[in-house]
Amino acid sequence: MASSRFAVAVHVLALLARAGDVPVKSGEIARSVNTNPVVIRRILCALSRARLVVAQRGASGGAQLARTPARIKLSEVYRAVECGSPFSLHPAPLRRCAVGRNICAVLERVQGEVEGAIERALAKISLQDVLDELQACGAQGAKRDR
Amino acid sequence: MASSRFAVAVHVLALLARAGDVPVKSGEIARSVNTNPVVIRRILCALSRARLVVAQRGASGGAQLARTPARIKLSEVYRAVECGSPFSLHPAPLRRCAVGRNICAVLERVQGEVEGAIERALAKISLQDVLDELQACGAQGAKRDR
DNA sequence: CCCAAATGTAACTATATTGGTTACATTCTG
DNA sequence: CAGAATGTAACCAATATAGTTACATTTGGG
Repeated sequence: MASSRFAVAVHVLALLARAGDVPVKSGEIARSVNTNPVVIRRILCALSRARLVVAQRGASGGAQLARTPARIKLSEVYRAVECGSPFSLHPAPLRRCAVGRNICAVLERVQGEVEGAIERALAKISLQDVLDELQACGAQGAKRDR
Repeated sequence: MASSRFAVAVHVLALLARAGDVPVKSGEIARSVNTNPVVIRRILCALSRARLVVAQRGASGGAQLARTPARIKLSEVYRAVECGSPFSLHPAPLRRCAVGRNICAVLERVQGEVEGAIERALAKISLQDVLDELQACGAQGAKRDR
C-alpha cells in the first residue's frame, strides 16, 4: 500500500506558499485537502522536523514555509514524509544456499540504485515548479479563494 | 508497507537461472527463500503472465526461465510483481479551492517522472548482472548446493 | 490408463500500515 | 488569564501483505 503522505505534503506546501507570510492553521488546510486536522498536523510535524516549514503554537498560530518555494525540492519533501524504498527485502533467505546467502547484499545495491533514481528525479522539481504548473492548469481558476 | 515481492521474484529468477533447463519446483524454491510454496507460486504466476518464466504443470513439472538471464531486465520483473508508484495521490481534495482543484493533475505528472526514473534505473540491470554479483559476493561460496 | 505429483487459485488468518477520530497537555497571543 | 492553536497519544476501521490449508486441474511415467 503506497501512502498518500507525499501527495498531501505537496498540497500543504502549495497552500502555505500561496498564503505568503500569513500563518495557515491546520484546520484550514484540512478543509482544502478534505481530511482531518490531525492528519495535517502529523504531516506538518514531519515537514517541520525537516526544516521545510515553521509552525507557531498558540493563539493566532499556524504554519509557514521556512524558505522560498524555489528553494524547496520535492526530494526533501519525499524524504521528510515517506519511507524511501518502493520495495523491501525478504526477511530471511536460507543461508545454506548460495543464492539465499548472498541475494540480499545484491538486492540492497539494487535498492540503493532505485532510491537514488527517485531522489534525483524529485530533486529536479521545486515547489515553485509545482506552483507554476498549478497556475498553468488552473488558468481558468479564480484567484480569490483559499 | 513496501512489499517484498520484487525481492522474492529476483531470488526466484536467480535460482531458475542456476538450474539451467531443468524445471524447478515451487517447493524447492520456497526452501531457499524460506517461505511457503504458495507464496512462490503466486510470484511465479505473475512472472509467467509477464512471459519471464514458463511453468509446466503436472508430474515432473516446474518452472524455467523463458529467456537467457542477459535478456531479462529487472524493470520487467518490477512491473510484473509490484504496483508501480512508491506513493499514491490523496483521494478527494476540495474542488472549490484553486490548489485542491488542480493539485492532482500536477502530482500525476510528478508520479510519472518518478515511475519513469524507477523504470530506467531497473532497466539498466539484467538478471545476468545479478548472477555476476552473486558470484562476486559469494566467491567464498560453495558451488554444489541448491 | 490411471495415479502420483505438480501448478493454479480460492479462502481464511495474522500482522502491519495507513488514515481518521477523539482527547488532552502544552504553548502562545491578545 | 482565557481562548486558540500545535504536538501527540490512544484507539479504530480499512486495506495490503504474507503465510497457510485445501482443492481442482493438468500432466507424465509406470
